[in-house]
Amino acid sequence: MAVESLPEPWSSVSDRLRRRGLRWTPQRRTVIEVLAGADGHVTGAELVERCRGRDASTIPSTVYRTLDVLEELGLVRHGHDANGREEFHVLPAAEHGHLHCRQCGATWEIGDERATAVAAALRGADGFEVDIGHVTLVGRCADCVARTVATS
Amino acid sequence: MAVESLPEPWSSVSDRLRRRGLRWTPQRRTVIEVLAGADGHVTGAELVERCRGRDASTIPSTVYRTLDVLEELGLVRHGHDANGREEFHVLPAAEHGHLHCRQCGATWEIGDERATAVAAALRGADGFEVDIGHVTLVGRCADCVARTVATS
DNA sequence: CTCGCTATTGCAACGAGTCGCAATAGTCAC
DNA sequence: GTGACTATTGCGACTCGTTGCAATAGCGAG
Ligand SMILES: [Mn+2]
Ligand SMILES: [Mn+2]
Ligand SMILES: [Zn+2]
Ligand SMILES: [Zn+2]
Repeated sequence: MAVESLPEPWSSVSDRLRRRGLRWTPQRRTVIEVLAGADGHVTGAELVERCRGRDASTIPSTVYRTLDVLEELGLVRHGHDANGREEFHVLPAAEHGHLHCRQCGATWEIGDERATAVAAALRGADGFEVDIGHVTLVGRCADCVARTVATS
Repeated sequence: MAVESLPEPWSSVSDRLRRRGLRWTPQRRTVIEVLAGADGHVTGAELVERCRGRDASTIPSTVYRTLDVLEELGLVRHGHDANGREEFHVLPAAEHGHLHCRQCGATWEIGDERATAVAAALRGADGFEVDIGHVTLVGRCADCVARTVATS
């Protein structure tokens, strides 16, 4: 699929790059095509793998560097999973965080009201504006907590 | 410094290990001595480096595996810094989280009431019990937020 | 179309961990 | 003390990224 025929904001990436004095290269085109076909979250390694599917000569460092510039353009945002590994949120997606239960291993998205409440709690006294989507919060889900209490 | 002369809980580690059918080895002794001399946070790499200072033949995988068993004993807890890299909290230290400002690069500890408020916000509807100390929350500090508003 | 500037690439080395496996060495029972 | 059982170690390979550097190749100007 040609980049020009992709939906916004992907189709205008080449122009946005050139306007900044940056360049439109075949390698970046590959990354864009892969991102346009991804939805929600993708890990860095997955992205590299998918790029290699389209172009076997894909080099990891080039992909990661491209992701860096796309993040500056606001087209993706990176975060970290429960183990600290990178994952990319493909935009425009609603801002959201993740919770992970270390006992049962489940990971799920945090609801919007919940995210707002957390942000408010952190803003509290010192005015810190948290980027709730950057990390995966770890803990135990209600079911696992209940199960443990019952057992002990 | 001999392990036996270290303060609790370090001096009893050998016994606690043996009671579980685990073993007391020179390599583990080295890690314990280093941990007893550390306070607050240490990254995994730092720990390996310090162990190498006492015993040049220290192997990284052995140190990391030792940290795993010490975490099971509750003597250390690992978390992740703003870049997802591991850091270890040496116990017994008060439970606490970290905030990091991506604009000015500062990192600081989160106050106790603040941590409680965040935990409450997350517990909210679905009963998730967050381990606030596991990750470093990223965002912008009040100063940087104010500075940006003024500029724009 | 050609040229020159410099952003970007490929590559190779490195950093932070993790994992499987064969050899080693604690521990406990006698 | 000796021996056996098996937890642990060392090692090498591998994953996920990051970085410096020299060669390549976009892009805008003429
Ligand atoms: Mn973790
Ligand atoms: Mn990050
Ligand atoms: Zn759970
Ligand atoms: Zn700041």
